[in-house]
Amino acid sequence: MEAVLAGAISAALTRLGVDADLSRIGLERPARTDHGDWSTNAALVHAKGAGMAPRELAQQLAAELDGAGLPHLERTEVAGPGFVNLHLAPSWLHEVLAGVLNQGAEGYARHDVGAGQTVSLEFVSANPTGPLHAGGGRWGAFGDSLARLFRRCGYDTVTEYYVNDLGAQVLLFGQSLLARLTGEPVPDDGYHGEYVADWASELASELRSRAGGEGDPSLLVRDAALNAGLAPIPLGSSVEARLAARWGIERALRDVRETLESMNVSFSHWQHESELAESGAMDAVLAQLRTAEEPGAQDAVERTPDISWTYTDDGAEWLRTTEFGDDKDRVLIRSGGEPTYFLPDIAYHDAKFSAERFRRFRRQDSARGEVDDDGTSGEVDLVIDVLGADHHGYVARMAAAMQMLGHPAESYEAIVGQNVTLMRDGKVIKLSKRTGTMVEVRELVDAVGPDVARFAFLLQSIDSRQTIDIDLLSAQAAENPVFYVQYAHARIASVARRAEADGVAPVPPPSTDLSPLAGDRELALLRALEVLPSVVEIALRERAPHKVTTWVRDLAAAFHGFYHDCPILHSEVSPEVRDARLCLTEGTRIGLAIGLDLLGVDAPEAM
RNA sequence: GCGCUUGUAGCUCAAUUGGACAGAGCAUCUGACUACGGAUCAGAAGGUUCGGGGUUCGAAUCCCUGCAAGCGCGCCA
Repeated sequence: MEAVLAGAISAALTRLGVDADLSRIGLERPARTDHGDWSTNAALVHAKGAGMAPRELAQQLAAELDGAGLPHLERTEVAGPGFVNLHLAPSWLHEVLAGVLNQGAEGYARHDVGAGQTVSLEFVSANPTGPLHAGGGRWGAFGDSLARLFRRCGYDTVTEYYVNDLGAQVLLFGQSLLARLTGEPVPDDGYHGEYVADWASELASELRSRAGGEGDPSLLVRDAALNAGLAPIPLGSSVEARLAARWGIERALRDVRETLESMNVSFSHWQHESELAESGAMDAVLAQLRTAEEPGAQDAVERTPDISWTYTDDGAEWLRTTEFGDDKDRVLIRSGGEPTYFLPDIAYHDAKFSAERFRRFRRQDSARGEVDDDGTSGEVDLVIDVLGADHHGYVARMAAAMQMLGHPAESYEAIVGQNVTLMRDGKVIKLSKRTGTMVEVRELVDAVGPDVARFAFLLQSIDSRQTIDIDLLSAQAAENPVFYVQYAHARIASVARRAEADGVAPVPPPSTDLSPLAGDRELALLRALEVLPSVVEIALRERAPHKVTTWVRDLAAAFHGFYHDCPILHSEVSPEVRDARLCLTEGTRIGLAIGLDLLGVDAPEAM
């Protein structure tokens, strides 16, 4: 419909002798229904160029449209400063509903804008040194829903979690675990949380049972370490600490994975930094960066052939990230010869562009039946990082490095979200490694359930800071908006069961005539249903899954209003009206199912 | 100090990216069907969109400026 109207407007302008500037013409659904079903500002935009008063041009445009014989168009009107409002007959909404029913939850609001394009999405990637905290929950919900939006819009999509298992933090974590195990003091800058002690005793009992019973944990850990062959973990510390670290990483990852899965968040691939290091990817990338003549050198940047993207200063090797707009150049290799965090991360991001690697993960997803594998070629088109605000200073340098390696500027994108705080009973719990006081996502999920938790994370824009009070959320659990939406779905399921029992299950059009759907509540519900495709498109374009949350609440509200005022199966309702309403009900169920699926929230048959 | 993000009803947040009278939920007050599920519906009240300038047919949205908050500004990750 939108395309038909846009074409008609542009044609009408041409007939009026106006140079139509399509990019500036807005065609939108007005907020107020008395402003029509669609509205355009075309006359306002073009009045100056046409040398006419806006309202005068609007009058002529309206007359042209009236005479154009557009389907469903009932009347036009000029309003306000020069808007042209288009009032359509309900039949256009009936057509929309017929489409919804025919396409079903699989097909409705599905786009092909991304067909043939590949997207890699990385999110959460919290250090594997403890349970998942607030940010992890938010980025998990956000990233996973964004991936679902990409898939619904036709993009080939892979999701990744980066496991940073080599750095100094991991070593400290191992040392902290070891200290708890042996009863020595935890290092000052180590991990002091309760969970470290808990996990240490888990490790101890694991070692004991492996040793066949009793034993001094500190001696056992030494034996285990010596037998474990820990060479691949170059941490530069005692073998015991390294063993503890390796065990601890897996323990933490298991915890993180469980928590995320409980929120319906999963990943195509968990990329360990250590595996990347062993593959030699770091060396290859470094060699490439040292040669400025790789195709990565952008035309826009003037360079002489003998200059490298790196240089040495103060004994360290630097990357010229300022060439691509960074504040300062960044160290790749410390003067001591050790790489910084930056270098392996560059190697990782470069690897994410690999089509082979991408396809490998896609095949794994397909094997799990999550997505189809239709094959891809060339580089991955878009690599996205979802980052917390505390990492925003990092994106300029990564964007620079990617361009140096030949990846177009627009193929790397960082989405920066504001931080989240989980609170307990109105008190902010400062996330602190030192004191170990914090609130875990697991605690949130345990307290309110996965749907409430996930919905809460997706309730607002990623740009706004978020505080979630576990106690407040628990106390208000019954009033939570997610139940309002789920209730609508359950109600519909209940109606369907009843209709089935009565032997009046709905038959989709054309067998059923939808024209009885003409009341205010029915039309409002149809209108809400109609906008879903554009909501999906906008939510993806703006990287804003919360728009789906807002929409699904709107749809539920429209349904509850309809349900309240419009009896469906009551005996006094005529069969024609009953059947049409059953169709509307089923269409609404489809819309709710799509929305809730995008949000990763359950759509229950009963509550 | 510089940079990024943000500032909207008492509270938590939306607002089709420049559109028409700024909308929801919670909290407060008042009502509703002997009911296809009341976890619902209707209504009331609540606003100088942080302040001040500017741009234009039109600004919560764009520009300038001031104020306030979060984050960042390491040869840490």
